[in-house]
Formats: sequence, structure tokens, C-alpha cells
Amino acid sequence: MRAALQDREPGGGRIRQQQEAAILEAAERVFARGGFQGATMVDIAQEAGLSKSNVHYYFGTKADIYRAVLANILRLWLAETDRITPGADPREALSHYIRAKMRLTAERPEASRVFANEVLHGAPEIGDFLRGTLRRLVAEKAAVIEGWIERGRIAAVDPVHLFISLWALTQTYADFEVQVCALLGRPALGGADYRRATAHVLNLLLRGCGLDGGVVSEDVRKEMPDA
Amino acid sequence: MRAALQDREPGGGRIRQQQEAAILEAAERVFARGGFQGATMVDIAQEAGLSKSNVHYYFGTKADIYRAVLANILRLWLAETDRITPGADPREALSHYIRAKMRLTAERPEASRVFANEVLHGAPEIGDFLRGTLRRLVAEKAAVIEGWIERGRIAAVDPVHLFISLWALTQTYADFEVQVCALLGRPALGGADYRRATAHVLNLLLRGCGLDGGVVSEDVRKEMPDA
DNA sequence: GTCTATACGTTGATAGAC
DNA sequence: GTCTATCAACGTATAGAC
Repeated sequence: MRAALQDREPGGGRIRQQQEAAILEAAERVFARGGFQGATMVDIAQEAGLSKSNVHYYFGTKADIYRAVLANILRLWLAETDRITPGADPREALSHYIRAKMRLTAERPEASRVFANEVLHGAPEIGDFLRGTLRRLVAEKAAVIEGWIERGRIAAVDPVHLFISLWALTQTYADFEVQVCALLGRPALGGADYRRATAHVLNLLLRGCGLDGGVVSEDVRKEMPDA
Repeated sequence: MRAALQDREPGGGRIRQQQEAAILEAAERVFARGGFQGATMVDIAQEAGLSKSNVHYYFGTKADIYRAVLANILRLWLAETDRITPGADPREALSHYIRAKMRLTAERPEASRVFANEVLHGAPEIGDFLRGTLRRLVAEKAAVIEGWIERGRIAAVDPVHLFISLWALTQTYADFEVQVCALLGRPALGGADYRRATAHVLNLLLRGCGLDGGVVSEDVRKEMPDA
């Protein structure tokens, strides 16, 4: 992985740590709104309650901020595949991962949009991550799923395309939120909408893997209280 | 729908028509690469083989070009739902639509990316279209699907979420192409990749609707010759 | 009708003040 | 160590030339 995407070392005084955290939080919102080019240092500074020049003091360039935001997001993304193991129950493991991914989408939609924008425009910053770390992780998990298929525990599905589908189905509720809201006639997506979406995606993917018997909506309700 | 998104009237001399077409084609590529903010008039002009100022002559502002590009794309998007009718065979109708959407994704990935970028950033230009024309169309088709469900022809699935899923599953191969390529270890997506993806998405969605019996890959091969 | 030289505003970054 | 006044470059749009 490129050094550029490693987490910055948490050195510096108390003021620095606090200001940098504020800048990163603000930047995630601003980048989510307009992408890298659409975001200006003035926007980020205002959102963080600082002057433009002061932001330049803590992070040298706009690209530095952008990379730091992406690094935060990627760390978040990777942490949820751990239950997909050879010995696990496929239905339980997949359900857990789908729910986790959907919860992440509901709780951090801006993070999802920053990531989507980056990949949409050719992943100039995280291309190496996608071809390296992520590819290895997916290959490893795909092997697990292939094992399930060979032992007849789930239907024959291309595991890599299954991951692609899973991410598309969940992240679309953050990335295309405006369109989803328009179609559902909602001003914004609430807890009830996400519970319904989760049940829908679970049904689709589990049935797609030959794991019949839809999910009862009560299962979902427990995990996703109103936001 | 906003006047801004109607097609421009095709008046003007031969030179104008030809230059405008060249600009729009170039602009779609440039907007796909960097979004609205990421695209500059210089980029568009160079890609079209004109001077920056000359582009300003044919289209007043960058926003005018952007809206014209979006109008082209939306016209493309809407034309494929016509087989979803109350009397149709659900399996046949859905398969046809999924294949058509996937073919569109394969043939016009830049168009998909321009649309994705627009929605990702809050749909500032096509918001009214999404809440108006598109919502009405989806409501109409959703009613058809509800009818199929009531008559027991397909499993109980939320029709609006089904459309959301269908779009997510197909468009992800254009919008997140870089990521897909990284995971598949390909430099770019070719005809074989798209055939495999189509078969996968068909299986997932048809099984999700309780329409069992996966699609044979030969069915797909006929419709998607190598690009 | 077609194309170009020019002006104006914004943006990212730095040299310098506290 | 923290913050700000200033600069150089870029990008859009228009007034004007052919």
C-alpha cells in the first residue's frame, strides 16, 4: 500500500490533534458533497470553523486532507469480513456481513459517497489499495465461499461477483440516496427505510445463494434502532 | 420537468450541428472522468478539437453543456422498461430488462458515470426529473409487479426496492469499473466479463423473485458479442 | 455566422506576523 | 508553535475581430 494512504502518526499537541480531527470530519462532509475537485479549502475551513490559511497549516495541501479522509474510510470498510470463515455457517456469516455493511451505510453515508466518488473517477489515490490489499482480502474470502459451494452448503455463485453485488446493493442507499428518496417519496432515509432495505437485500442475496426462507423484519429491527 | 433538461432544438446550420455533436460527445467523456467541477472548458475543447472560446460560442456556459449531456443520457435510460406490462411473463419481462440495462452499461459506461456523479452529489440538475418523471414511471411499473405478486406469479418482493437493486447491480459494473477490474485482475472489462456479470445478476434477481432455474450462459452469449 | 484576444473572479499555496 | 496577509495561477465568460 502507498505510504500516502497510511494513517498519519498521531503526534502533536492537544490543539493539533483536536484541530486535525475537526478538519477531517468537516472535510468528509465537504468531499462527500462535491468530490475532490468540488471541494474548496474555504468550504472545508468554514465547515471546521477555521480560516482557510489555518487549515493549510495543519495539512499542507488539499490532497493531504483527501488522502487522510480516505484512509479513515478504508479502515472502516475492512473490519467487517472476519466472520466469513471456512467453518462458519454460510447463512449466519453472510447475514452478519450484509447487516454490518448496511449499518455502516446508514451510519456513515458521507464516507460511502467519498469512496464512491474516488472510485467513480478512476481511483487515482486508492488504485494501489484496490489492486493490492483489497484484492487479496477478496480472494481469500472468495476461497472460503468456494469451499462452501464444493461442500454443497450454498448454491453455485461466483464469489467475487457476489461481493461486487453485495457492495452495490448496500452502498447504493448512501451513494444514490437522492434517487432512492425520490422514488420512495421521502425527504430523507430514516430508520424504517433502512430496516426495509436491509430485509430486502438480505432476501435477495440469501435466496441468490440458495439459502431460502426470507428474513423476518423483526430480526432486522433489533439491530437498527431509529437513527 | 425543467425546461433546462429538455433537448435543445436541432436548429442551426450544418457546421453548428456538427460542432455541437462533437462537443457533447467530448463533454460526456470529460464529465465522466472528473464530474462537473472536475471538467474544465479547456479539457472539453481539446477533446473536441476546438478552442476554449469557440466552445463558449456554441454553448453559453459549462452548465449548459452539462445539462445537454444529462438530457441525452436520461433519454437513453427511459426507453427500456416497455416490456414490463401486466400481461407479460414476469420471467421473460424481467430478464429482458436486466439484459437491456446491462448492455447499456457495457456500451455506454461514461454515460452511466456522468449520471452516477450527478446523483451522488445531490442531483442538483436532475432532482426534479427524479421526483417527477422517473418516480411516476417507477410507480407505474411497481404496480405491474404488485399485480404479478398478487396473482402468485412471482415471490413477494418490494417492487421499488427491486428496481433500486436492479440498477445498482448493473450500473456498478460501469460506475465502479476500476474496483471490479482490480478484483477480477483485469486491465479492463471485456465482453466475456460482461457476459459473466449478466448471468450472475440474472441469477441473483430471478432467484430473488422466486423464479428458479438459473440462466444458461449461452443465452447471454447470443446477446452480447465481444465489444 | 464563426471564431479569438482579453478581463474578471476564485482557488491553492506560501512568506511572513504574532 | 499557531495563525494571517499576500501572491501567482487557473478557469469561466464576454467583448470584440474576422
